[in-house]
Amino acid sequence: MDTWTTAHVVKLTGVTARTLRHYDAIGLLAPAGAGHGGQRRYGRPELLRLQQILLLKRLGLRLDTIAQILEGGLDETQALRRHAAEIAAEQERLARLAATVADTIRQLEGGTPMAPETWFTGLDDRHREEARRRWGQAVVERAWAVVQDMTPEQRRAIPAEFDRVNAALDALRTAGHAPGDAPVQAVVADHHRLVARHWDSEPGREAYTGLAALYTDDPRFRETYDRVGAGFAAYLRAAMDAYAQERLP
Amino acid sequence: MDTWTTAHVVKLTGVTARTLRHYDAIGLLAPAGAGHGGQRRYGRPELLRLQQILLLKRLGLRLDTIAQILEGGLDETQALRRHAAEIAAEQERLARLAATVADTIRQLEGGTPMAPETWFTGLDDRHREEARRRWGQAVVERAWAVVQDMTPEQRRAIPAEFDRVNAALDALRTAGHAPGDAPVQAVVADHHRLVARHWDSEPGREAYTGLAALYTDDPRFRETYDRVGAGFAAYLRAAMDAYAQERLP
DNA sequence: GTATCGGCTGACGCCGCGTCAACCGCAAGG
DNA sequence: CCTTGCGGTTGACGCGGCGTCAGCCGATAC
Repeated sequence: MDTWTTAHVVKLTGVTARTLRHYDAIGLLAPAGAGHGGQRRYGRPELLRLQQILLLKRLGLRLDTIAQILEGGLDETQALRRHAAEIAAEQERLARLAATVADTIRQLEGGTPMAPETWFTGLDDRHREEARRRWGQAVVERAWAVVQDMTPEQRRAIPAEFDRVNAALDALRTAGHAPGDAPVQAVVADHHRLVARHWDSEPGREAYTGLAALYTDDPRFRETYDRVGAGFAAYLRAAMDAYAQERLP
Repeated sequence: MDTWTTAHVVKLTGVTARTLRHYDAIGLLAPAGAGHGGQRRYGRPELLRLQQILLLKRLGLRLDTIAQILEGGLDETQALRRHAAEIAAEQERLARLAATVADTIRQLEGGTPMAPETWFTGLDDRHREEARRRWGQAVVERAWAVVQDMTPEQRRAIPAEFDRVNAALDALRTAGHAPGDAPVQAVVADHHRLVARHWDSEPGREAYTGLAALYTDDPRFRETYDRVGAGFAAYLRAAMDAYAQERLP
């Protein structure tokens, strides 16, 4: 015989019987014919087609794309080139993601405070869409461009800038200044500008108070900011609230 | 009020209403209560929880993992570290995949012949399982190790080795030798050893004849092998068939 | 006869929602 | 008063590539 049953094909190629039936169901690989009792029988052309299917599948192509290629409706080289581009894009995405995850781990372990601008650091295309609705279109577009243009040195400088502002505020606090006092508010203005620069837009009153709330209510933020000094998170929040109410639209 | 409707939360956070309902349905984030007409109402704790959810989601964590973390049943740092490891593994996989795809494109463009040992080159963990059933356990394990240990120089040398064998066989063919002649069979023995080395196991009769069939029946293989000389693919196949019948178990 | 093997055909499940469809409550405008 | 429209609700299907049942059939071995 030059036909084979499902079990034989399974041993020859390593695919499961379920997969063969699936390929039949979606029209990717039909058996040559049916034997007794509706049993599938595969001939040599089917085996060869299966080999090519498996080859392309190992390269990560989707089954419908493979079908198009095998039907001749799609140029194989062209499809592979496009696929390679997709892989490259995915690699970039993963690289950024890995960096962001690593950053987060460092911050959790008690490194530098988790400043809100890191929310932008790992933004990829998909989340740009999300963030765009969240903070507004222009904000994200420009923040994205800003982060893209930053050198690693500049990125590493971010926590330091916040550290300076935080230290100044804490100094005023220990000196007895209330959150609403003019010198404090002046430093908060710096803070606001700093956030604005990294968000690359002016946080409005709502956004800024929301951020302030996060500082005290989110345990992660509160912990890192309270490390500046006991009660600093609450102080910072009060100062930001006051600033938002008086200065922001 | 310190509660917000769905629409408000949508504007604040950028998630869709559908997503909020989904999170409710899977028990990840329930609204604080229901207002008039069953409308969802979210309070400040829910918003904060949502912020944390979105933060972790941006890092690529699965929703059930996020739920476990927020319930306190899973250590966040630990989960992130494991996640980072998964990302790294996926990056490796993609890197190998990209290399394999690039190889395939080169071969399609008429580069060096597509030798069967390249079937192993891009093997990752998932496909090792597939290949293990296909060619047997030990075969794959050792082939894998072999490819891992190869330097890029060695890898680039693979096509050259096959080229030498092919050239020798073609020389015998143009000299008038039949595929079953002893000198031809001697060179085929080299070919078999070469394949065996790259598969890191002796191809049996069935496997070797299957490979031979591929050389003539798969247009891609036939084309590249016929480039050695017109009709060479058929000649090589006949010689391999004869070898398999006489020498292989 | 019956137990077993090998095959078959549905159908559900995975994951994270997008996208209908069908319905309800409330306010503004005719 | 009715209509229209907005903003919300609850299902349910779909996506990709099968794994994994459940339930049935035909041929073979004991």
